[in-house]
Amino acid sequence: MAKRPTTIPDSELDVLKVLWDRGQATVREVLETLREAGRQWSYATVATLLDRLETKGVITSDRSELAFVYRPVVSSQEVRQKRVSNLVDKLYQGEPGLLVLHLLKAHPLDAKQAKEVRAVLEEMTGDKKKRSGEPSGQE
Amino acid sequence: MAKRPTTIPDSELDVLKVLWDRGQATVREVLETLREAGRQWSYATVATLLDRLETKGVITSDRSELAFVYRPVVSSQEVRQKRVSNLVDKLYQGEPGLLVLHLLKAHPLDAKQAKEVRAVLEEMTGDKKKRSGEPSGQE
DNA sequence: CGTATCCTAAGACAACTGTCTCATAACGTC
DNA sequence: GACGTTATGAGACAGTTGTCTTAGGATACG
Repeated sequence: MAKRPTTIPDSELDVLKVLWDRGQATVREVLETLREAGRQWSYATVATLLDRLETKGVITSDRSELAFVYRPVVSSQEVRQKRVSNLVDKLYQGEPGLLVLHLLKAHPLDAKQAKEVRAVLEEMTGDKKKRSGEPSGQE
Repeated sequence: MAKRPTTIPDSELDVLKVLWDRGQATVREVLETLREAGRQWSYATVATLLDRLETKGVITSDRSELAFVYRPVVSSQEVRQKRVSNLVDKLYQGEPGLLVLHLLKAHPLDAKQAKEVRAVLEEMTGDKKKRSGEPSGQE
C-alpha cells in the first residue's frame, strides 16, 4: 500500500515552529519556550514530538553533546506551501483566487498589508511578462 | 480532559463534499459519485465515513426510507472558515494578510479574479465606514 | 564515592483515521 | 414464501496522534 505522504500534525507543528524561530534547540529549550507560550506539556511529550519529527525527516539532531540539539531540515515555507496547497485543493477547487477572496472578505487587512497586496497585484497585472523563474519569495 | 474539537479528516471531507454538491444522498449515491471521481472505496467505507460524520453532528440522516438519506448540517462556508482560521493561526501568526500575500506571490490570479480582489480592496480601504451589517459573503 | 539531576530509550495507552469483513434484516419478484 | 439484492450494524485492525510513565545511563559536585 502506498506510503501516506509525510504529514505534520498540529502538536508537532508547535514544536517545529520553535525550531524555526530559534534555529535550533534542545528538548528542554523547546519545552521552556512552549511553557512561556502557554503549552503545558511534559518533557517527555516534547521529546516524543521531536523524535517523531526526526523520524519523518523534518528535523535532524546533533547528538555530540549530552542533550541532543535539534534543527529543522525543512523550511516553514515548504510546510506552509504544502498546507496551503492542500487546503486549496480540498476546499477551494484548486483555485487559490477563491481563497484569497474568502480571506479578504472575512478579515479586513490593515492599511499596510492592503498596500502590499495592491503592490503585488499591480506587478501581476501590469507587468505581464512571466517571471516564472522567481525564486519563491522571501518574506 | 477537554474534548478535542470536532475535526473533519480528509476522507470524511471527500464524502461531505459530495453532500454539499448534491444537497443530499444515500450511501450508494455518494459511493457512485466518488467512484466517478476516482475514489475506489468499498460501500462499507463510505457508510462508515457517513456514520462518523453524523456522530460528529456534521450531517443528519433521514431514516424513513430503506436507504438512509444523508444531508449536510454545516455549510462548506463554515468548514472552510474553520480550516482557514486554523491555518492562519498555526502558520501565519494569526495574520490573514500574510497568507494572502503568500498566495498571490505563489499563484498569479487570472484577470477576472484579480479584478475582483481589487474591488474588494477598494471597498476595504476607500470606503472606511464599517459596513459590518454586510450579510457574510455569498459566492 | 554517593546521590541528586538531567538526558534519552522504550513503550504504554486511549482516541482518531483509513478501510474493510461479516452478519443479518428488509425488499422485490416470481 | 424462497431467493437474490441491497441496506444497515457491529466491529476488526493497523497506523497516527496526543500525552505520559518508567527505567536506566551520564553528569555534577560535595
